[in-house]
Amino acid sequence: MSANNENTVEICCEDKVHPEVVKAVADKLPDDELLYDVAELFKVFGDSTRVRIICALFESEMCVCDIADVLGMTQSAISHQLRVLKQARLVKYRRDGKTVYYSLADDHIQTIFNQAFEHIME
Amino acid sequence: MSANNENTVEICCEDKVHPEVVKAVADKLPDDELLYDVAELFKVFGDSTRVRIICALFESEMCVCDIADVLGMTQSAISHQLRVLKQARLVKYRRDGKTVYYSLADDHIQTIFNQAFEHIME
DNA sequence: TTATCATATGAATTATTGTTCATATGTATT
DNA sequence: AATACATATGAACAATAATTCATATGATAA
Repeated sequence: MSANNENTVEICCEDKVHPEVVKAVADKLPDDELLYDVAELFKVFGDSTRVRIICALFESEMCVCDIADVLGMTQSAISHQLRVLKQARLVKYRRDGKTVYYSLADDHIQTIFNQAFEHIME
Repeated sequence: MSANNENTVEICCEDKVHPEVVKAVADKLPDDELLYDVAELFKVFGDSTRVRIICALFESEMCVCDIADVLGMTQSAISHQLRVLKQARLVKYRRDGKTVYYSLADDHIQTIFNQAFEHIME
């Protein structure tokens, strides 16, 4: 329907508005793969159930059942979310008889969360 | 269909497995509202387009058009995402004629991202 | 081995969200 | 006023993901 779409690219201006800036930034931008991984990590943090699980684990290692109890959610829901955290290597676990105890995998998590808290409360 | 669901609660065990742990953690856990806000913040970081926008802005303030050019995406897509970042108070902007320049709102963002990079690359 | 408990998981459902397309708004230029 | 350009936005569509339900697995105790 549009009158002319010969060499009309979807992207804004052909004559870039600030070609120097565009070039400089494009050069310095980290690899897409790394940026994708960063987004994936934050995506895991971007759910309130998982945030609450992580914050609970700041206090103590816990079994699935106890986490479900603290959060007032079903065992199934917690187990599904723990799988997500496990796949992201954010939690580790140990088995003791029937019970499985989860804990946080490393300390960056606490640092990242502390910064997030500061950002929100400032 | 289930034989007995009289006082069978959805949540795992009535006799909590570790009542002391449950109580201690429940007491220390921050307010749900705060944890919800944290999740919301991370949700904003949890998209690779927004991550790329933010990382581009680490280098320099940029107009919408240039960001679209650097990321190889449409002006509309970028504009929608900038709105999300704006609503989360993660970016600020200034208008100069027809052009709107965006930049990062504060330094916590860089700190949080640096920690995320470290976590991924360790 | 059978029964029971803690946890894990597949399928289905519902809700959320990123991008596109079309178009509106706002600013400058003629 | 009319045109052109940069940006913003509403609606629609497609994809992703969180929870529930039912059931499977794995471990212990009787």
